[in-house]
Amino acid sequence: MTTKTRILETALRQFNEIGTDQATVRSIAEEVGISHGNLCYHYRNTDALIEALYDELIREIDEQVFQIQPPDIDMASTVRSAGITFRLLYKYRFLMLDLVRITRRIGSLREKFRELMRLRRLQFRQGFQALISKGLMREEWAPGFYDHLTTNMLVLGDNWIPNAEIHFDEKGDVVVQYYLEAFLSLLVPYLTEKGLAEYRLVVAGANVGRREGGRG
Amino acid sequence: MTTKTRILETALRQFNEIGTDQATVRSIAEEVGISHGNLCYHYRNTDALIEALYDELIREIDEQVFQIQPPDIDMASTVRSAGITFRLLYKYRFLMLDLVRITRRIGSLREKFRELMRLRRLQFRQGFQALISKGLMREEWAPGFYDHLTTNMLVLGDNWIPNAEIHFDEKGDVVVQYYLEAFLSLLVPYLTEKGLAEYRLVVAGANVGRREGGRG
DNA sequence: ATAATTTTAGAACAAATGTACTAAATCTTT
DNA sequence: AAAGATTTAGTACATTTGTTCTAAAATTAT
Repeated sequence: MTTKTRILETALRQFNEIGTDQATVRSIAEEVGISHGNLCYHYRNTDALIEALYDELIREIDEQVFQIQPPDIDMASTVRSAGITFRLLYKYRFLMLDLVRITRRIGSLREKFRELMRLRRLQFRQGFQALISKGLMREEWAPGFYDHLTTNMLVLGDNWIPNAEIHFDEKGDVVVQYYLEAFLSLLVPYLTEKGLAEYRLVVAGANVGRREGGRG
Repeated sequence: MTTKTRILETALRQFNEIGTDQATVRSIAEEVGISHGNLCYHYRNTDALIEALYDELIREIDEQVFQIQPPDIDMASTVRSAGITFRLLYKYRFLMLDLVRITRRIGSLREKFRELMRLRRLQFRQGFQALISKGLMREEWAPGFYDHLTTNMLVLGDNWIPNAEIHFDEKGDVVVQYYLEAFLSLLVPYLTEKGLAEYRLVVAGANVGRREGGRG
């Protein structure tokens, strides 16, 4: 395995575990087993490492998620996309744990993130439209309502990780699953009966979302 | 005004504006117009300042929000509490912007935050119960569903600020209002007709939440 | 094989920062 | 007014970290 790759892997681990402030070119170099001078030859500083890892994340998301386009969207693909994204974000969780500081320091990353956010907002919109046109999701109750929903889903999608870091002791898949379920439950009130049926089939451990009781 | 107060005020401003990493005992002392030696006499280091400001936040929340107990809970008090909390969090937003790093570094604060989270979760539960018993909110569709709702509201309640910081250019009340509305909209699907009517009265600019269209 | 290029280790430097210390100044109390 | 306590300014030190530089080693190309 190339030195560059080993550096990136170790940097990712250290960033995730001790944060971008505690991980230094020296600490990473030490773990890789090279001199920090050498590390700086490959990556000028920690910011360069962060940018490289961010690009990796985007590449992986592009590869695995952004392929799915409106015609293919159904409940299963929606749930699957969310799951993949959640797991990828978790893999690169240091980015989410430190987003404010990182985007404050690295202006170019801030712009990239904002661009990504705009893109994802659009995709949510299109996704909702697709689900609606397939009779899986209900028409918008009132103008702007699905914008709120989108905002909430975007905020949650970006920020469940910091929350988990602070308030959870567990790590890994348990955590991802916990927040993923909560996240998906946001959709439930807006699904049609048909959508809900599909949703129940798709979401594992699905005692989530039975709705027979309710209605005023 | 006492030196200690002036220090706290300036620290709050600098933390909010440039972050807890860029603000140093020296930069704060300089703005206050005292020597950094003097500042360290009052507050040993920036961590001490952070803790003091956190205690302030908790004091203000206790004072303004935690007074309201279940018997008094209705739609108006719920919306009001949310608004007050959102504005207080925004006042001390550096805490939310840097929560992970802060709680990683200051163990005692981490415990305090987790305790606060547990308390708030309980309060949400009780609030929901109160709203249900008053016929404003519907019974839980399925067991665990309102837990998801609580999780989502807690995550959003803590993390809209980092989101705003990164993706918004505006500052202040505009931002608070934007996220507050989105946050409150989470409740809407679970309100009874009566609850929805009260909600519409209470929430300003309320074209939010009209529901006549929907249902399957 | 030899030259050129890339990679590596290690030293050195500068800047920033928390922390401690000293002595002067100011305020309280008696 | 005098003694004691508190507050303040300024200095000094140790540590950390990013960054640069040099020269050696390893690799690649010719």
